[in-house]
Amino acid sequence: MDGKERLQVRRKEALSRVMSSPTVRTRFAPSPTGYLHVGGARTALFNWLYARHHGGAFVLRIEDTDQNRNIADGIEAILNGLLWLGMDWDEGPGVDGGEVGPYFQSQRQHLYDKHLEALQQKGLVYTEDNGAVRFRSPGETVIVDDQICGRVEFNRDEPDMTIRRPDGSYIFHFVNVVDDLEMGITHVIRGEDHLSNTPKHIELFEALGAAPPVYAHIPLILNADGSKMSKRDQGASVSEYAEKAYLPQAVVNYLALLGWSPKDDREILPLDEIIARFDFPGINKSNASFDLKKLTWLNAQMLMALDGDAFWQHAAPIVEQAQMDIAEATLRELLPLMQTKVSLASELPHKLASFQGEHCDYDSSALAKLAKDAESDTRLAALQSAFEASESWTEDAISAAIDAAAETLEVKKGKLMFPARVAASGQAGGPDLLPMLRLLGKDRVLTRFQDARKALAAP
RNA sequence: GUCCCUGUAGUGUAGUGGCCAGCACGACAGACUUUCGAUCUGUAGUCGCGGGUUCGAUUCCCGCCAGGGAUGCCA
Repeated sequence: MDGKERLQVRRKEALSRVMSSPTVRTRFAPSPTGYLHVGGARTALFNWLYARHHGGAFVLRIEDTDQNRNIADGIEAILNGLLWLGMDWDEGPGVDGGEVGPYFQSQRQHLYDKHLEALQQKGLVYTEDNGAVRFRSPGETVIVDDQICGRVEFNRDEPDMTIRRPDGSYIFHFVNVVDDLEMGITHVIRGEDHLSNTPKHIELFEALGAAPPVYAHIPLILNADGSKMSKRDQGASVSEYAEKAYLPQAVVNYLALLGWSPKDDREILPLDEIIARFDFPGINKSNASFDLKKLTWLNAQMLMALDGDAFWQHAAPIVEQAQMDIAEATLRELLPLMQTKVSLASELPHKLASFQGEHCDYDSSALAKLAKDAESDTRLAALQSAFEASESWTEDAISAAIDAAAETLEVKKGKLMFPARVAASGQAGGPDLLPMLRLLGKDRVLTRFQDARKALAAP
């Protein structure tokens, strides 16, 4: 089956899903706090995946009712985060149309007023002396039939919840329910921290004369030490991953695997396959710790899987931004050599530093390794004269020169490779030796050999 | 305090009333007569604890413990 056929089969599958569940509507409803949190991104992703899997709609709604918490440009950071990860929304900010807008809570006051009035007429709310409005809880046991947590019973003996403040602004529970109702949200997929709020929401839906949506509460993401991941924590913001040049597809893949499993042993999955396989039964119930090392490994895998062009397009701008003194022609040869040597493209400027300038800095531990071997200077001297004697500077010529030096010294050429690398680049690691030496050029290599021998001679 | 959710190696997960509990990351060790966080091979490490039910439990039930969440005129 070729790509085109597979695409057609997928389209067919998607279509049949649409037919079986024509009305799936999910939403992501962030507050504009100024950045997209990885937990929020994961919640958004699960909603997006569920909608895409079922051929439904993914709605983006901005919960900006609490003016104190909103910071300037907070919305943009969230939208950028979602877009960077590749999540598009069918309705919401920046999208034309949508039958159930506006998509900012700050613009939906009239709807909240309308539903409050309905509750007042039914006598389901009461106003306190100071003007706050409370919802009269029926006080009956509420059953949440959660798609992930199962059937959960709640006894309702808490105080009646406030739904409107004395200043006329509305409380989260109320606006959230009114919006989900008005927007025709069919599936609410959100963090498990909301499970205990759900009976309140169900009561409100019923009071408003509507059937509640299907609920699916997903496990939370914790820090490596098991504590709840919050704003201050390293790696909590999606923008950090963009800045460090993680591939968005790596982040999405990793996030999808946090709490969801395709149930086979595969871990690196293309997005369309994640969409095809994503569903509630694959989601587990226990909280998960965020493992940066595994994400980085995933990124390295995907970096290696990129074809040459894609890798260049990803990596070249990063090197360019570092304003390195490396000719483009050299870079064109160099970058492909580095594709399997880095986990993140953002490591490249540092890794390529030794390709700049006549001289280079010597990594102290690499140098120390050379210094430990009494033969190092002899070997470097032999290499030096072999290189000097070499008329051309092709990889074959360089290889022949190394062979010659090895023969003179009566050692295996392997003994010469590491000293040559350190002397020429100052580093213990890097691209393959022969192309590295070739790209550095004969003169520069010889200069650095002298530098290295001097450094070794120094106490 | 009360209520709710969860508990498979350090981490993410698979799985079953009964073959050596599978995979991946990480760690460690070797190999690749060149480096390497790449690749290959190998090693160590797990069913939270205690009771039951059962011929037999990681799997079912109860208790405990631990972690997380909710109990706001935050979202």
